[in-house]
Amino acid sequence: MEKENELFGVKEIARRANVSTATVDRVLHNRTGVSEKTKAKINAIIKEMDYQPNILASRLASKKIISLAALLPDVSEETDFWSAPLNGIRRAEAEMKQYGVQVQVFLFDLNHKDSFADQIRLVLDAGFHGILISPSFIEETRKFAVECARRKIPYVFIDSDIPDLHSLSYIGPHLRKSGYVGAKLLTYRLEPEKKVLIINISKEIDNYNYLEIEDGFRAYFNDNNQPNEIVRIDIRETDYQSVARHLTYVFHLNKDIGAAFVTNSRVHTVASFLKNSHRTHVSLIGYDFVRENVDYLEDNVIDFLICHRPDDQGYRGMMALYQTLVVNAPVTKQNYMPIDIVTKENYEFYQN
Amino acid sequence: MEKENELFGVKEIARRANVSTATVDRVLHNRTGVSEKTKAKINAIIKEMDYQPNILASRLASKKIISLAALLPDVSEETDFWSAPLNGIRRAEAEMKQYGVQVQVFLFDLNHKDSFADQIRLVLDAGFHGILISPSFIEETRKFAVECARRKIPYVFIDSDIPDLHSLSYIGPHLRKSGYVGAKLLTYRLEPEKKVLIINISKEIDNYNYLEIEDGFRAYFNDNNQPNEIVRIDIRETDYQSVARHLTYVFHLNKDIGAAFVTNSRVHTVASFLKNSHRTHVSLIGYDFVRENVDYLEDNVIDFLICHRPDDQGYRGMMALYQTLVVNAPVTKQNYMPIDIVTKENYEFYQN
DNA sequence: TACCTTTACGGGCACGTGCCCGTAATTCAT
DNA sequence: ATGAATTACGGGCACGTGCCCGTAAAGGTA
Repeated sequence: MEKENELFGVKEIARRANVSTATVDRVLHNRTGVSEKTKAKINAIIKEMDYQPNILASRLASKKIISLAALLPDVSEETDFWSAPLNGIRRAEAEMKQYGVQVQVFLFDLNHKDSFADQIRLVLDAGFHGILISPSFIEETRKFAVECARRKIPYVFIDSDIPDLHSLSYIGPHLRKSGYVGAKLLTYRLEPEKKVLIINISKEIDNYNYLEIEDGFRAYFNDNNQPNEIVRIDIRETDYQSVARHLTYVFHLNKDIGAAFVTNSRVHTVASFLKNSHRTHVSLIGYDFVRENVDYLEDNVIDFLICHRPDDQGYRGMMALYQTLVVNAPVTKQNYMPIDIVTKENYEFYQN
Repeated sequence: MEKENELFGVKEIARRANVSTATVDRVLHNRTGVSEKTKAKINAIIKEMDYQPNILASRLASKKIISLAALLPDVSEETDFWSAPLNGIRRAEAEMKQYGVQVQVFLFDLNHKDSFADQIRLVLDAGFHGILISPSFIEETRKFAVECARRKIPYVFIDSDIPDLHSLSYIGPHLRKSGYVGAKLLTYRLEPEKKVLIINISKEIDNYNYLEIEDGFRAYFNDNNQPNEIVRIDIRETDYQSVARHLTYVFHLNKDIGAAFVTNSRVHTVASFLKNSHRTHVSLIGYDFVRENVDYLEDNVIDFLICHRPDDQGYRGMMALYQTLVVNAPVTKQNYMPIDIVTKENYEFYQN
């Protein structure tokens, strides 16, 4: 509330240091052309004033546009999961647009590792100032990281992490804990003599996510001395017929399966199978707030969905880049998303 | 990507309409002094261009500071629940500060209706441009709403809603559905012959929240033909001794209580009682991510906490005012928060 | 000493919008 | 027709920062 009849910002610094605003500007952006003496004096004043640049004026005056890239899997006919992060990215884009930030989205095919590498090359060649990337393939991502480091381009991982690659930030779930939560929910009302089935449906071989989740899932059983036997199955085809065939076989071999845990968003395929084969008494838990899954929640076939706010992941990922490049503020390196539990009763309010 | 070698914004409008930027400005802010003819022409051009004012430049040029008030319950020794919305408000404040928006927080005592009325008067007299308020007492809030309407001050409700008062927006849970979710979780592994106990601990009489939650809770039992008998108890003192006394009595009368549902954040008091009286086999569900409750989650005494992101509520509430007053963008009238389920396994990632 | 290069700094315009102030044009009263 | 009041509009500065361009001073070379 105290009135300050001084000038603001750069002008005030200039006045106190008996220099022009241009010189202050040079110091602020550590450009050349300032003697050590004046530089020291100005820096002292900046510190003393606790000067915070006015981002409005800064972005307004600077005509240089900052361009960010986002590289994600394309939505496929199998799952529209990745439309959620894309939404978040668009949301961030709308916010940043007026500050002179442009966003360009690149999509690749999760079933074709080559398309990932191709898009990476495209992104790198275009000379973006910052990159958001879903590191779906480990080796390609590693090369990407090296190249970014060389060019000093900050990059953010979302949805799954590859440690030790010095990303600016990771934004996504703690996968192990996520599996742990799945196990808790699955066993919450499970009878001790029943078996538990872990199902992984995926064409990819590069399944770092899956391993982490299963590891966490099993850890819960260990930590809590759950007596239930765990059966697991890998299904490398994603179409309904293949999945149904494999599951029919597993259920034939194991008569007393009381609960099933699907490690990704393809849980709706399993739900479909359970419904068609009149096995809806089996508790079913899986991942991600996509329409097909929600339909089976509504239908009482899926008991719980675990979600990690993919929309928010996209938003925060872009914002982390913005914070670094525009505001020049620090961002947290690990940004674990909440492990959300979605049921028939609360899904209508869930914000993906 | 197409180059536009035209001017931007107001200047371009002025050029196309053969007027000065000042006239365009008059139209944009619908000030007087423009003939109907030119006004129409300019408006047409604005529409055609889909003109979006540059908020940076706008806020920079306008020296008028916008001041917002937030009126919430003070944190008491009984619960620090309200520190979460306050955090969100501070977060919003930090973001808005550079755009010339000031925020002032007013606190009242939930146990003293008078302090609420006093603070309302203070806020209204100070002439804020927008107000965020937790409408804890119905009648006082009603008067407040009338006064705001008269002065054309937008106001936002958080945490609980009072319908039909024409608030700019409500940001908080759908209380009925929240109780519904509580019932789902409570009964998920409940044996049919067990009784269920609803506990309301509160000094206040004005308990609109509580009624909605209990209503939703019971609705679940109806909708799903749950056979369990429901017992309920109101406890008007909040200290441990009083709560323990009442609960001892209830548990004495009802030997077969299998689960308890506490309608607010005081569930930790009940948890304490259950632990002390060696009744931890009773499932316990309550509200809010406050430290005491989380401790009992960790300790396996509380099974689930239901939360409504109070931090986010504060943030979004302030942002709704910002959107209206600064950006002049529309805000959604109903903004139901997700009904989050917090357990021992996922609480460490929960973002309150 | 005369000339050139480098260093160190100031002047001043631009960004897009808000808004004060001045004035030509129109209307009205006499 | 003359003056006053009102209406309709333009000129131009300000907001705080970025940055181009110009130039005086210092240092270097012959």
